[in-house]
Amino acid sequence: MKNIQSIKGTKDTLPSEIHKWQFLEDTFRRVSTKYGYTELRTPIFEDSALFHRGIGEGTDIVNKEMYTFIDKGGDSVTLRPEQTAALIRSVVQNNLLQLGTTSKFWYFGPYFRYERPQKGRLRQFHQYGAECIASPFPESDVEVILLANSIIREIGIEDYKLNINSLGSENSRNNYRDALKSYLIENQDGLSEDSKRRLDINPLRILDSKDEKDKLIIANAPNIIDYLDEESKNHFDTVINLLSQLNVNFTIEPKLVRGLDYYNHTVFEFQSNALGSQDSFGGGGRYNGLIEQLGGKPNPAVGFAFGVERLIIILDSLNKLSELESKPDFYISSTSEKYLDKVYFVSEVLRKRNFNVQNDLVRKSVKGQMREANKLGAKYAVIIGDDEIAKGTIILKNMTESTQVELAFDDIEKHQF
RNA sequence: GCGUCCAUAGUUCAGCCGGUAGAGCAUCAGAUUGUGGCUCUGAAAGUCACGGGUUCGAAUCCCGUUGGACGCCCCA
Repeated sequence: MKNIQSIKGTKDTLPSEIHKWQFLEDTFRRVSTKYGYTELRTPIFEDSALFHRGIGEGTDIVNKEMYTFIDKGGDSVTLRPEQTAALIRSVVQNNLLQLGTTSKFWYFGPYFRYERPQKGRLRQFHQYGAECIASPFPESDVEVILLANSIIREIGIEDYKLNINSLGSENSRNNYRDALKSYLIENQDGLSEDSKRRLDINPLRILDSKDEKDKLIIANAPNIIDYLDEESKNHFDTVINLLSQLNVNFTIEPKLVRGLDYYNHTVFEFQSNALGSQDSFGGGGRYNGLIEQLGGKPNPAVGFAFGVERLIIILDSLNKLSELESKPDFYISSTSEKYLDKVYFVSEVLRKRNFNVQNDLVRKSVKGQMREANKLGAKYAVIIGDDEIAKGTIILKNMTESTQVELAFDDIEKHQF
């Protein structure tokens, strides 16, 4: 008989790991708030058409990675593979955009992509991200990058790289794609099989290829920066000038393209060498056309997302987050189950005074209870036995100093520990 | 979707050329009977991932399935 186990590519977050998640989630909320972003949560699943329209038919996410089901009503629904499209859907549907100002949101949650698991890649994974909607100006690109950077620093990651590039307006992006494509077609004999296939589907992606043969050809490929039109160039220049003035470290990486169809103008990516093959732990960019594409009024926007599992891999490699053990303040023990009422009375009194209190639930001997108190790291053990009951007292044992005193039962409510 | 390696007690692993399982740590219990940490003694714990095959006999060989690790594709 087959044992039931968790679905391939999914993971339990165990008590020994949970402190990392709680720390990250706290940081996400705190730092996002400092930048004036508010949290928005959308359902885990959506109309499949949302992602087809929003992410793009040419992407692998839509083509082979979506968890899509037909529900009992015959509708096609999909577990969200990313947040941006769904967030925009919500913003449009709920009329959250105010005329003449930006709307800024952050999110955190699980996402789903049907892929072969490997380092830093799961079928259910988590992202934190932020979206700044309704400013076409480069300073909003910068703000979003500052927010991302600030989160990275606050969680304690210092060794990483920020790569940045511009795809330009739709127009200049198309011009560049044509130029690149004809260059690659001229040289296609030297390209890898994968890249030959990519020529038609998404030639920009060839720039990212890890294949050595491809790299040789790519080295002499046309540079996207040369194809930016005037406005795109100004936008990009302002972004990088501002970042420089603010002492943000970055590298202009003309070969950086992002996989999602909706990006234009600024794109960026955060890299760490703690990650193995999937070395990017976050990425984002501007998507000026998406909102209109999803049925809203035309509105520019820029955003980014982090892969939270990847952040945790980096933090683990730094050994930064040791477990914050929640040790009990008290362990209340007794010599007999006759005194259970006293044990729980004392426990509840102490809990009302805001102490963490634990008890023996398997009726161990006093020695066993003391062992457990020690193992749990309790500061104090309380012992209630025949003698104490007779005298109306308890024994208060200080576990770190190995000293003990006798306390009147009534003192528990007011004794200064 | 493709490739390589892997799957034995709670855990980390040993078990080489086939003869029905072992260690460290962890757990639990004792060490002149109401008290922890050290030490000592003992105990419990595995249908050797699942299914099939070869064999007198398989954890050990073969096939399949499931899952894991890493890589390709792609992405966070």
